[in-house]
Amino acid sequence: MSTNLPKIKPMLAIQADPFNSDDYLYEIKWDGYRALAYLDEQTTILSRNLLDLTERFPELLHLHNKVSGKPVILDGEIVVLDEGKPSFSKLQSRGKISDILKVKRMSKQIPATFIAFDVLYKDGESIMNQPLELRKKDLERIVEHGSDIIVSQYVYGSGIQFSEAVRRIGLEGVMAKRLDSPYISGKRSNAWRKIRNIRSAEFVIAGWDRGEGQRKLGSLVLVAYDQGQWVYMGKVGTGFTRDEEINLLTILNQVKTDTAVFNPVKGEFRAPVWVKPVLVCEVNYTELSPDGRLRHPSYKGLREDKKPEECTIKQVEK
DNA sequence: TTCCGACAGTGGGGTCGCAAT
DNA sequence: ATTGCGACCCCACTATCGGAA
Repeated sequence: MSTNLPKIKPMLAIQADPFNSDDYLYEIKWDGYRALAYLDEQTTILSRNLLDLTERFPELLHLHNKVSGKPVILDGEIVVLDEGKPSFSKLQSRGKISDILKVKRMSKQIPATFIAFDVLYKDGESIMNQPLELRKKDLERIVEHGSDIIVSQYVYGSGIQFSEAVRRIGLEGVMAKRLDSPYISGKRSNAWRKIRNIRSAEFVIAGWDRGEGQRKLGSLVLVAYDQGQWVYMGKVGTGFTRDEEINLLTILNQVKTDTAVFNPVKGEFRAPVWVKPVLVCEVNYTELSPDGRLRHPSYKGLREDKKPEECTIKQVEK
């Protein structure tokens, strides 16, 4: 970086259910890379772990021309907007510089946008101790909106209604932030709360995979029914306690079989054990990846009231 | 006392780059 | 040329522990 601005670890949030409070503002939880933008004579963008992301996003190299009161540090999210909605997978497929030079690939890429939601330094001085509400006002004042940078908008008080509206649009969730809170670098507190939009569905267990360390059961292999076939939907390896892990293993042992009910892709599993497609479990997830796998899956329990044939791919949202 | 936050450890879906095969 | 692996990104979650509330 050109100046001696300090590297700041971003403030973090705890999870929460939707709530209404006049002490909080609510804004969209953008699905992208968390990033701090250091803007002076040039633009430097650092990731959550203080790694330099600047080279990966050449279209964001001129953010420093869009702000006043430099040197400035902005907190925000790098997103790729695909038909107005952030697309994490399209952001991920953004290559390194060497790939971007290959014009063919570049032409298919959608430019990234920096969505600013906080300002930590202004005129070269920290304003992190000022209340969020004032920092938001500063942010709106110093940033000139453009195709490469926009300021995240927010509403006061009505978090439940806002979450519901955001859920209907199909966005990831909502952030609730206390109006009087200072910016506490690297810390997680209830001054910032993330309210995620969670999906849930039932899947059939088609097998399990070995774990590491203390874990005998690494993950459950999940399938769904589609037109007479079982379709692989991904694995789930969290959400069960150690006791439940033991319990699951004893049940799985009773339905062991030699062949998988689907065509396993080579290299996808460590040491899979296949089972008959008779066990149904409920799994939370955030969305499906482009390959149709569950993103952020977590196990919620066996569903003995559901039949395997009821676990169709149609009941799996998005 | 209860609860919160930090940490470590395990698991998921991805991409990229490099070294071994 | 293919494969495997680690380092990153996004995470969810369990289990512990010490200190704050």
